[in-house]
Amino acid sequence: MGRGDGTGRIVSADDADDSGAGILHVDMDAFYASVEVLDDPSLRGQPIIIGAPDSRSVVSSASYEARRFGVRAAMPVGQALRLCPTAIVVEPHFDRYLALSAQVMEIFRTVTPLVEPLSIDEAFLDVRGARRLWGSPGQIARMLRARVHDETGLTCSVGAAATKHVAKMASTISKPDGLLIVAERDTAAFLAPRPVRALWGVGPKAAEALEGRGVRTIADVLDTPREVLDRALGPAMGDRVWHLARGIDARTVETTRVEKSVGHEETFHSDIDDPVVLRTELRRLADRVGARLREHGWEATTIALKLRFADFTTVNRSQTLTEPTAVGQRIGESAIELFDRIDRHLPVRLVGVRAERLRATGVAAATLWDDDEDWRRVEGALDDAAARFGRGAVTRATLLGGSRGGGTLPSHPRPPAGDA
DNA sequence: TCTGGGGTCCTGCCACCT
DNA sequence: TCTGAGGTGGCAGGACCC
Repeated sequence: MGRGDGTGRIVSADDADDSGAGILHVDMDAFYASVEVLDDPSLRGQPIIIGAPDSRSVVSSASYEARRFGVRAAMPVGQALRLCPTAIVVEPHFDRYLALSAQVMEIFRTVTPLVEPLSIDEAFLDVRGARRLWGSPGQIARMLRARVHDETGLTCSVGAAATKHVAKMASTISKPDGLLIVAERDTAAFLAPRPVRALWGVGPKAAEALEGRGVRTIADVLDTPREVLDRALGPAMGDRVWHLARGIDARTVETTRVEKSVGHEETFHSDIDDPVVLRTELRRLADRVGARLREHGWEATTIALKLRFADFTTVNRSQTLTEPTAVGQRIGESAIELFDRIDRHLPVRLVGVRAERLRATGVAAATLWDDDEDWRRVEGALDDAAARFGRGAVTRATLLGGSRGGGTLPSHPRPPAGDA
């Protein structure tokens, strides 16, 4: 299976048994921070915090040098700097991270088409069908780590196992810059001593509920009657934990992902009381949400509003529209209706607008302005849509004002679940 | 210490329909 | 006409993940 190398991580020996370990989880090491070091070598070896130098921002990522001081992602930047006063705060460069992420994912796809990007810096790969071409899972994992390093200059950690859940746990334990292989037959022994918190979906609350019943490790879960798990966690989570603790995880590597909602939210630099300002902000967020819907060729049936007050209490309100929409103005009206119904006892810290229950429009959408060039682009988009979906599918164009800077004409709208 | 932003999923409650 | 059971959908809140 694996052994410690003195750094706290556990990695596999070169001759480790990799039988049945055909699912890989690849996780880039301190991705944002590593990209910044790549682009500015003078940062190498320094404690780095990626985040806005703003009193209300939090840490997006931190170099391992900063983590040694206790700096963690999602920690307020101010707190991080108290823990590590010498840390260098670097503002994030998301476009650059996205570009490198795409490059890494492409490397994965040269090995297997079964790649499931999980986030910008990690992915699952199913390499069970790649043995004849590239070798055993262990050999493939080593090759991938070498290629990612050679072609991007970045390091990654890889977990190899029979299931996604165990592969992910293995990559976490092997970090940084490690490889841990858990052969199928070693799964139970690998899982047993780990804390319940290591199970996917078990966060602080669920861990507390389990530990309150004396369930501290995965081995303890095995000894716990199913009804006790259900009572502690609810039936859905109880079921999941019961299965994961036994190494049972039927999830396959999915190459397509279906978005269920899109939204934007923003925390103000200082709390805002003025309803006029808040409504303006809601309209702005609604326009951004509408633009994203149109970019993908989607409409939303439900609009949700999120408000967080100065005392951090948060309320969510949503309403279902009579007609699905991708129009920023309509989304904004709905958000403002919801906003006006809320009893606002305190200044507002954050507002958010989210579009839910998405469906495909079946037509390439465009943002229109009132000049000829844009009309030509829209006509081109409609012709394009008709060619793809058939003339009958082109029922309408989404005509919108404002939001100059949008206007992209997506070439392949990807429909959300159940629609096409 | 003082908590971002983008999401998914689950649960409980309520209204409505059959 | 009234009542109850069961299914379903809308809504609110919360936990969790990266």
